[in-house]
Amino acid sequence: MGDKNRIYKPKPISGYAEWLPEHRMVEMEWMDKIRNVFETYGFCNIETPSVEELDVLLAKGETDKEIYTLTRLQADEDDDKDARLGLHFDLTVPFARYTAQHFNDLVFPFKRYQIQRSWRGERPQKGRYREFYQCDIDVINIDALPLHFDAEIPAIMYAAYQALDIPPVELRLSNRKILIGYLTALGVEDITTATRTLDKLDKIGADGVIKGLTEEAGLSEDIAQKSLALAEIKSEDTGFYDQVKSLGIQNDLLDEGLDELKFVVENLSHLPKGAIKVDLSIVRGFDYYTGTILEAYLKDTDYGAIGSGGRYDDLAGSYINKKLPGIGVSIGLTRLFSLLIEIGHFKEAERKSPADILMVLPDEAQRGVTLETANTLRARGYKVEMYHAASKLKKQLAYAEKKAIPFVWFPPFKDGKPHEVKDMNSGEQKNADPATWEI
RNA sequence: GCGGCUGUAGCUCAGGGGUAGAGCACUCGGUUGUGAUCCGAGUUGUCGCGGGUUCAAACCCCGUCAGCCGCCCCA
Repeated sequence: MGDKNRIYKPKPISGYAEWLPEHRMVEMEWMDKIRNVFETYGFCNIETPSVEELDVLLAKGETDKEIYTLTRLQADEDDDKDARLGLHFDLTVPFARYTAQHFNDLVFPFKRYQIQRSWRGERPQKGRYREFYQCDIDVINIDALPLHFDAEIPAIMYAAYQALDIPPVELRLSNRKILIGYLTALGVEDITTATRTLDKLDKIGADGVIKGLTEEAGLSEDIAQKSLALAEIKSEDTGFYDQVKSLGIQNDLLDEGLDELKFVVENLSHLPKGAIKVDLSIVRGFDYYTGTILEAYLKDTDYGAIGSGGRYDDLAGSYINKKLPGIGVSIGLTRLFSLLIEIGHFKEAERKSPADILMVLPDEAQRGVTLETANTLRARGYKVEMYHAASKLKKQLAYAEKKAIPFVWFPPFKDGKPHEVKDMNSGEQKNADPATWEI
């Protein structure tokens, strides 16, 4: 690298994606649309630092979470300050810390959204990165958070997906109290392993689950079958309620979860048919969830979740001596976006420039008029790119074509002649006045 | 972090121990003010990177990096 005559051939860094301009343009549009939906519901934005103290990140006892730590290259032996910092792995934990820290200055229920990158040191794969954008929306309240939010937040999430031009999305809902209460009633001891196994139902099938429950979670064949029976319950409405009841297991936590989930489903009935599905096998996501949980999927694909979230009753309680229950979801923007690039979803309307108009430079002598024309159009709100040299028109048009700029503007070739504008899609060209022309 | 598969021109890929190919793309031209079609001409690679074996390596071996798949974990 120090050798001037040698080039250092750039190569991708595993798990760190970057897009071409045409894709980045769409990504930014998406962020705007999602932001707009969030604000429509009155949520405000905050941005927190990329780093948090490791004590904050690890407060919920999540062992390592593949957290990246931050150190100086030339850190002194006794300089352990930076070593205590780590890049955040999600936006919910920083949000909880923020809420606790600024407790006295915030209005509750505190509703906020954050669109930032997160980092996880996992093995990259399709749709899975080490650095990725999340669009996170949460609400936290003091002491108690009304259950209505458990319906509002998923509704907002769904609206955000709907604002994007993407294939149909399905929200899968459950409540952690159901599975935990049920397994407790069955006398299951290693609930973590059992729920982890049940969560894989979609992936490994009923046989795989039974095998995992008996071999790894240590359940008897009978208990394993009963556990599976619950996890297999799915419904598009409140039908799950009676199905669970008919299994004949009595447990207070279970009942609480059932009532909550029923309430949530009822309060989401305004969503389009097929938008939500109760799926009692889902449990995953981070450990801090305590009630409602949900995952978003692209329908008819086998891609992983493109968003998820849930209710957490005592996350912020790790940072302040108060009870601050919250609920929130996160849209996995980078994952969703990269999957759609992969399937060629953006092929059509791609532009490689935000410009609406390419301003032709017919002749060096016309540069003044050309510039003036461009500025007139810009003042009227159009995005105008100037062609940089008085090259052959063939070249200038080919440039517009390559960047998919929809209009090409021809200033007068000679004084007194009219302006002309060409629609590159139709090929139609006509006279135009920069002061009045409309797309 | 563990295991597996893959890596040849900008893209999709063929080749397979003796000094690198196709299609598409790209560049230029087909005269005077016009792209996407057509015609003509042309350019393109340290065969991911580093090392080893060999008279000779893109091809064999080792390592490494990257992508993908599975696990783990999760957006």
